[in-house]
Amino acid sequence: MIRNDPEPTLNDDAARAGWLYYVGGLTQDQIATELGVSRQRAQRLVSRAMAEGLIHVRLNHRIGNCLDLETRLTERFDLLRCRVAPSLGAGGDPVHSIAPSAATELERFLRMPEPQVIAFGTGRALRAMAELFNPTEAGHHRIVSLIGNIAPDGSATLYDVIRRVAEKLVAPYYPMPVPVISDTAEERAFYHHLRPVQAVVALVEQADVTFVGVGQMSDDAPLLVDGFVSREEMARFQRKGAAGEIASWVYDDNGQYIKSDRDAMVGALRIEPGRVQPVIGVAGGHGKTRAIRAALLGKILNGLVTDERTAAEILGMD
Amino acid sequence: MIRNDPEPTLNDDAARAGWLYYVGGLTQDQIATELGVSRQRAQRLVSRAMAEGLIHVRLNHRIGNCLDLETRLTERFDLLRCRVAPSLGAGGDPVHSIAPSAATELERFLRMPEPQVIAFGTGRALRAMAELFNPTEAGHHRIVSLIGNIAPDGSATLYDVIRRVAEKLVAPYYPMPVPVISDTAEERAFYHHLRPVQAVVALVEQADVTFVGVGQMSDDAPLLVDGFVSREEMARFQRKGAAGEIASWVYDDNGQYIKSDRDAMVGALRIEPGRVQPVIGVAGGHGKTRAIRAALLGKILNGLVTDERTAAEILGMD
DNA sequence: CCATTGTGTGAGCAATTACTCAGTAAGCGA
DNA sequence: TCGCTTACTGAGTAATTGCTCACACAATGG
Repeated sequence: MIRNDPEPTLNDDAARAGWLYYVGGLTQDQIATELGVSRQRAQRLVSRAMAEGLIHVRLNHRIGNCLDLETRLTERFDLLRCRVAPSLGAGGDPVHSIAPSAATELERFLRMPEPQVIAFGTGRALRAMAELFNPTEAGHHRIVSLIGNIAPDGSATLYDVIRRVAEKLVAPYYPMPVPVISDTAEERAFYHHLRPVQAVVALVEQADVTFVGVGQMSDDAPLLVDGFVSREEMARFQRKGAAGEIASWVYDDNGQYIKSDRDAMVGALRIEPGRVQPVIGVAGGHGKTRAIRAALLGKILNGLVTDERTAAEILGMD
Repeated sequence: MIRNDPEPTLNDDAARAGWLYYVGGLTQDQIATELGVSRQRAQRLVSRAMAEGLIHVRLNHRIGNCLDLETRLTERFDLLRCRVAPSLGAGGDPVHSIAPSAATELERFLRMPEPQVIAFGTGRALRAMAELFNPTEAGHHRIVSLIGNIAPDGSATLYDVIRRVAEKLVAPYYPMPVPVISDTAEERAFYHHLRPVQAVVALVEQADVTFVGVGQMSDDAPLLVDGFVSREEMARFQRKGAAGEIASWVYDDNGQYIKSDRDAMVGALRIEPGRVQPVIGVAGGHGKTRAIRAALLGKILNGLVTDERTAAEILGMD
């Protein structure tokens, strides 16, 4: 993606203003002088830089408490990777605090010189991570999706985590060209016998690292909200003790997958427990603690990026 | 390493406060409440987080790299002004990317309410800048040339950077009415004793800012192409280690001017190293990195407008 | 062609932040 | 224990920032 904007303006100025403000420590008045604009405009540029996500803020200090929680989570659940981000204030959305840490975690893998196959599930936190991470030259990796990219209405743009990541990296990416959820078992079987689909499946199975979101199975479940399960199915799952869901595969409080008629229609690939490569859950928030803990117990996940409060709650459930 | 600090460290609090402030967007009052400290303390924690480098701010934008290069060039060569423009695509002429930034830089000085004396050398990038800059009401400044405006064929229109600038500004301008290069030392001396010439020389010496191009001394040197040095002279310069040329004065890799019989014939004024007023080089391109770097090292220039790629090459030469 | 909508701008003001200062407690050597 | 230094604190205040408003200008549509 080579940009040839003849005019060196727009977000460029915003980025420059933001840089001068946050990195250079100039006052907005000074920036205004520097860029030759009014103070108000400088203010707007700075705030735009923030709003557009041009400015990234990262914490370069492991807060003792978070470090402690990481250690305890790692030991308790035998994790390969664990990141606990400080929570924001009481009303703060945990996604905001988790996403930068998740981005840092992703960058760890992107920096590796050996080509990696990186698989992604879906979810709000994952999406935010995709926006935030800092793209390095990483065209040698391959980006692959766990999730079908054909939404019930036929569109393919609903879950564009991998597209966003691949776009920023200029790396090859492999969406899963199947319906998120098929209408019949035959339809799913048909898709999964297609050669290109099988190629993607093979890639996912050899993925060097997998990033997934974790969904709760309460009445505000993402699966329900997005219309991928009906209210009746949801109730049935809940009666069977559903605790959470990863890539739309539902499991109970011990992290054992729950069998269902729906299994034969699900387009997403199921992550089998006990993988040796990292499978990193990116999720947090009060409603998700049960789902996350169950996935950790069942070894569906062997890595976690979450926030302080959620981490504490997970550990507090023992 | 198990940490047993029951008390959060000072820096822990600072990191947390900084996190809440920059990532969470809380106000310092809210942070104070959150952490249970006074507002003033919250403020101190936030500022400490910055001072200690606990918080990292990065720019997620093309020009982030440029700003970074600007900082590094400024520190490395102790510059007063530095502008690094984003390079255009692979095949792009660096002049196209440099000229707009140079124009912006020029405008900075034109905007000053106090009358400025602005001196110009010559060069392609400078010429492009003259076309691009946005003329403001700036008739109070004076525009003066470093370079003789009498070409070998007697015409006076060859180097019209200053005419173009002055015309757009409706400002008084002072060309240097001497030959670019005289045939004999006597001829040059004659011209330079004329009162009007001395007036221009005096103006140049008090110039508040000087914009110059930078010429390489390889076989495609502008000096050679334009016929201001012969092929033999060029070869002699090259044997003496010529790295570049500014206003047709040739210097070596340390930015020390190289003595030559030609000195007594050169009509242009020589910029002496270590001027306190800004002397801004406007140049870029692979062939010019050596020339630019040498001029920076020798303090002939204390300002630079260049493009991303050239900036990186200059820094990469250390 | 004119009205309308919406995007952007500068001014003014309220909220927020940074700084200075004087007071106080803690550490430390005599 | 006293006196000294050092570091930290809160209060007050100056500086900076963010927000709202009214207006200007350009694009859109009748």
